[in-house]
Amino acid sequence: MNKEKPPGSQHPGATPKATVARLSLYLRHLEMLAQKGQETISSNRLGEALEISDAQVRKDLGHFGQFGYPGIGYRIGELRDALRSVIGTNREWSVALVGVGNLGRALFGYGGFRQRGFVVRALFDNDPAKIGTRLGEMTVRPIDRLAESTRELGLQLAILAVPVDAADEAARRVRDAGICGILNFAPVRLAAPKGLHVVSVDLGLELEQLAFQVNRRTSDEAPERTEEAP
Amino acid sequence: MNKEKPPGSQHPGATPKATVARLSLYLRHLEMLAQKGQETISSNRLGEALEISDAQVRKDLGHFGQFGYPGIGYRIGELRDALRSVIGTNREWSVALVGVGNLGRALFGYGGFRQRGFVVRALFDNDPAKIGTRLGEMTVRPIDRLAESTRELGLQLAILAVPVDAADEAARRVRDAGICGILNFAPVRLAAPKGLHVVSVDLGLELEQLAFQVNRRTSDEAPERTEEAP
DNA sequence: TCGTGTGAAGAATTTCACAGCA
DNA sequence: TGCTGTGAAATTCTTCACACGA
Repeated sequence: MNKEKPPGSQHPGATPKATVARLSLYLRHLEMLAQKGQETISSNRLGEALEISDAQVRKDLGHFGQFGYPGIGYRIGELRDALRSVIGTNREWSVALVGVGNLGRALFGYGGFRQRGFVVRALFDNDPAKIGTRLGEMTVRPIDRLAESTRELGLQLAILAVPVDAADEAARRVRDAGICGILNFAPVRLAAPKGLHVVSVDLGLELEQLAFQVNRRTSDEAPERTEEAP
Repeated sequence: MNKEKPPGSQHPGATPKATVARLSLYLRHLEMLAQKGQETISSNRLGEALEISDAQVRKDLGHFGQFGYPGIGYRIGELRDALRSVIGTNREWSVALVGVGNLGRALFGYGGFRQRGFVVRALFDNDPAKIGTRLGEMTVRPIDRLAESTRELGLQLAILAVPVDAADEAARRVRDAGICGILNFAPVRLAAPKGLHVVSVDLGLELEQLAFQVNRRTSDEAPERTEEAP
């Protein structure tokens, strides 16, 4: 009763999930190299910097075209532009920030979004005490205005920084407003309505993953016997 | 020249990386159920809530013992305690927050850490303008005091919220201070010194992943042909 | 009957290894 | 010679399917 897809390989030609997850890593490193003025890089050295094998790098990039020059490697500017275009950061994205509590305000001030082409164009909250307050150049709007503002401003994505209990309701409103992508910071798996793409970031969960790694020297180097003491 | 491990299966008995990544998801949901007072849950329904197959749930949990009761399912409190113990959140962790800029301050105020047993016990920065300022009950310390404070307070993990250019240097100091786990918010792959466990969170990167998903209805439903023009 | 634990089968992903181009 | 693109092999991860316990 838990079945999703008819068992069978995904349609051939589709990009593996694992590849997609690495795409942004490649792009991030290429942007850095481009800024330093470097012109070309081989799959081997690109992989080295990211702890990915050279073959993996070539295969990943191969899904989107042939960017490499035998004997040379990849031209950095060219590959960067190609990846931007594949990922979608060759244009600007208009983002709604929903929830202006502690975390929301920090995300608003975080430079890393704008730098990659994500521009927060409106702030929303449902707390009357926050509605109408200013944050930088912007005024916090009531969440009931979400749909209206989405049309006005052409909002395309939403950053959800609301308390966990409010998350599902907020996600529904976002979807109803016509936005089809959510970056969710609430520590729940959203009951994502159809047609809504969701990427979740649970900060506490990441810290847990770290704690786990530190607890046991799992996975890492050192095939030293890791028998726990009896 | 890029070889890491002698090809060969990992030592048997090791926990698959993929399983580890799901452990915190299980725990998160169990904590929620426990709070609601529910007593037991089957692998099927636990999986349903997290979009994981029932067999996967059973296999994942099976790596750490036999927690299930045939015909019943899992006792929530019991399984929760077991997972806490496996992950390490059955005890408190003392955390250093390095970098009290915009993001750092928000992370300090974020409740999701403490709730899972991670207590920020000291704040550090290298900006003279910030050193000595107060944040809540705490005073920002110069980063040169990191080692000293680590001994005094028994710091075990560090949250790194410094600018990208400062990240590697800061990571080195954290390692030298005797801390062996970093939650890194700078958008670089840290040149992690040996013995240092790193989990990275790149917020811009997550938003990119979302943009990519929205751009193409990749992976999701709709096996519509996505052939690019030749 | 419901639901776990688990070997075996099946998919997905990664690595190998090598032809071929500059 | 240096390095890409890519089938084939190896490995890792997921699902199937069923014996068995409550």
